Amino acid sequence: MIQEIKNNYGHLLEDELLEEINQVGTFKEVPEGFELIKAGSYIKSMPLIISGAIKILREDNDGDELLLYFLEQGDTCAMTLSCCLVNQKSEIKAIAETDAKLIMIPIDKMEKWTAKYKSWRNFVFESYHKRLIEAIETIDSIAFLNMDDRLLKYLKDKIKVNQDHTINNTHQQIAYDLHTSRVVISRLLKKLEKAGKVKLNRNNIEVLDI
Amino acid sequence: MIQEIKNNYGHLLEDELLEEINQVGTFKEVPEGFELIKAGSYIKSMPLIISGAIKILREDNDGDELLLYFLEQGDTCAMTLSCCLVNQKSEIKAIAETDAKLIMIPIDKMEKWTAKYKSWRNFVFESYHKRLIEAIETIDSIAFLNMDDRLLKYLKDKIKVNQDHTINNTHQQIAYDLHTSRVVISRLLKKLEKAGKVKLNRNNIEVLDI
DNA sequence: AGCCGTATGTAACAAATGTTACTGCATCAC
DNA sequence: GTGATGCAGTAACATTTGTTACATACGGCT
Repeated sequence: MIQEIKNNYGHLLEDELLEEINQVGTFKEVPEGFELIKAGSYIKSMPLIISGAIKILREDNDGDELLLYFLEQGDTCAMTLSCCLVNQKSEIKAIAETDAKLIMIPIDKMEKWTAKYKSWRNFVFESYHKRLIEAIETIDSIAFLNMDDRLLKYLKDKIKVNQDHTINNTHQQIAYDLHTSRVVISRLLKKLEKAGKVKLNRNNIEVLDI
Repeated sequence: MIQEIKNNYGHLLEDELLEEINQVGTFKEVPEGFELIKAGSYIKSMPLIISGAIKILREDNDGDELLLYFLEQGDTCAMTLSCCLVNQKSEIKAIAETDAKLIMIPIDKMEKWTAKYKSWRNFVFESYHKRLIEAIETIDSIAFLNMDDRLLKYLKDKIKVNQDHTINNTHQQIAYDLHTSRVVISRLLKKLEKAGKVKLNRNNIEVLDI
């Protein structure tokens, strides 16, 4: 495990801390689609992402969903962090977007490490900052963009985190992420296809030029 | 100043830290409408709010605005925190919602205090947590609610932070905060008036029952 | 009172998004 | 092959929100 930690977090965290992570962390490998966090559940450990991507969703009382953002290699989950610290229920849902490798850190280390390691404090603050920015960018999208631009942005993000220009999703799945209906997504995708930006197949979308 | 600090933060922060705040902080009193942070500007100090309320807005490239949330007594600005730490431009705009009293802390204290004081770390983490939750609640509103419910929520928040059931705003100002048009707000307010929930006057709205 | 600037009311229309319903097509199990 | 199932295409329509245009009302000022 130690080598993977070093590769991903070596430039961020000091050696002594990497060693501690190696000792107390648990390596975890999850398949695409695995539900890492259920909305409303309590969280007992926080993930450091080694590879793959995690998508973070907001879920309302009626079970409606909305994609907030993706986490990638080198990221951690700010919501988990803060839930650990204030011991609250999770407000979000986390699903493995791709097969992913994680290291799970028991939450009781959090307070110790923030006191002891400057690099850990910086890492945690930076994580919060990034998530806050991403949340605000999500607000931007919903508030300021029309659905066609939101869809474009979604496709862009998707090919980035999956590192693949083919998106293996049904229109319905995309509709859930953007909190709209399947018909709307089909309509807009068709428009994009006519504009030569994507090619539509069954269960997948090839992004040609965005 | 020391007394006001103690009254507002005494239960949160340890005495030694309160004393430091007293020494390095600058007391600042701003009138309603004062622009504390311009979008795109760099931030040199962080505010602790003693009294009053601050509204935090997102502003896009075209100058369109959207209310993110209000800060109140005992709060601090998480965006300022994180901008200080990563030395980035502000992504937001802050306006005094009411007359307000603040203590401004030079940013170079941040790193020292997070290392030195456990209570400060907790305060900072809690602030981040609250802001992230509020940002996500804003996302909820925009994504899951129709404009009439968003308006209701807005009026509720407004009477809470102002501690006054009369809202002294024009329809146009409300429209800016919710990123819609004046006509839409007038229309919906009229509907609320017919439902007996508000009473409309020139330049102000009495909230009767929400 | 008469005037002016601003705020509000309202109608009519436009655009974006959501909904329902139905079609055809591919795939899979049998 | 047949039937079942799930996905995508599309039309027709409903609803929500945004836009334009104009009328009216209010408050302060002279």
